[in-house]
Amino acid sequence: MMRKSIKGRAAPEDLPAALHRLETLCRERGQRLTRQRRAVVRQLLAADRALSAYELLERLRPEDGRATAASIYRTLDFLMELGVVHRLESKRSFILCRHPQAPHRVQFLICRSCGEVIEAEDARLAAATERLGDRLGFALDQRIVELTGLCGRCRTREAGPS
Amino acid sequence: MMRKSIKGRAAPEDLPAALHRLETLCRERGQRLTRQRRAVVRQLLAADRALSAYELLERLRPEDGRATAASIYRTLDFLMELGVVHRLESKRSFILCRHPQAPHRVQFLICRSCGEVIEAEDARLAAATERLGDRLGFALDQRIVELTGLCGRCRTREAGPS
DNA sequence: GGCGGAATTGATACAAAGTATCATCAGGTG
DNA sequence: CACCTGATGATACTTTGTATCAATTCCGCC
Repeated sequence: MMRKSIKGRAAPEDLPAALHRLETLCRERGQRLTRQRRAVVRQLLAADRALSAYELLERLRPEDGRATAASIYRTLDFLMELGVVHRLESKRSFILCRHPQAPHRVQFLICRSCGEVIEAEDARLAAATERLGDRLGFALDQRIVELTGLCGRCRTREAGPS
Repeated sequence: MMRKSIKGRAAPEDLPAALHRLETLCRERGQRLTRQRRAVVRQLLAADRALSAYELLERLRPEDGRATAASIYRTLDFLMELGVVHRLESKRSFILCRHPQAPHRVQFLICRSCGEVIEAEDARLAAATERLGDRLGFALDQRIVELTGLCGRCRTREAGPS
């Protein structure tokens, strides 16, 4: 039992769960659930890493030879609006949200060696960003926190060669 | 006396100070101080806002008709390495560093209405990012914090029209 | 002040990322 | 199952960023 999630952090949703969430959100907001929206979620889940819009496009080609960059970007915009997809600004790429449950203030940790992306939800860090916004009189509507470095595994691997 | 810096936040350096800093840093590191490097610093200071690489290129044209995108990007990379220029990932643009004194963990607040960019240096927020990195086993080498919203002035302006 | 040579820039071409426009198609309501 | 609005397709284009190699320039040294 429980073969996934070896890593100790949030287990990825499986495909039915992800699609069901998408469907629910679309209904709630009276938005259409289209073939392409489902396909993008499916591919991002299958990739299990951040993909650029054009990488995503390539992966959609086998099942939908007529997809174009323009529509991929529209679909990604839509999914980001729903909160189902996040954009990694520093990598110009997109990743499936790992905290499906609620609205959230997330932070990303990105390993520059293996490319792993961890989506964190650190309350203290989130609170600190809000305070800073307040202090400087800003009404924030977007908080980008992307921390890049070496993940634990890559760190030991890079240190370790004899 | 003291006519600049009406805004109550860090006064921008003047041009001689900025160029002098650039010169010092180049000497210290045995790097060349070139015409283009000076010109980029001068234009970013004059703009007093974030510029895209191509905006910068246009502004360099009058004084250097042969500058190209490639060399602008190389120069910007160099200046970022020195810590003299920062890149705003979420705006794909570049801005002069406002905290010349030392190595730093900065955060940006960006007004989506007027485009103003404030470079903050909030110790608590910085500490929270470090803790998060530690907690997840990351050796961080880059911290991107970009908070977007409405600045105080734009907020009152947008609220206020009769 | 001029020389030498590595570092920087110039020129060119190209790749990658993202957007605008308008015609066509399809999701979901009745 | 027809309708019609919102989504996608097709196409062309803009913006952003990089690779390569030749020409130039900075700067330590004499």
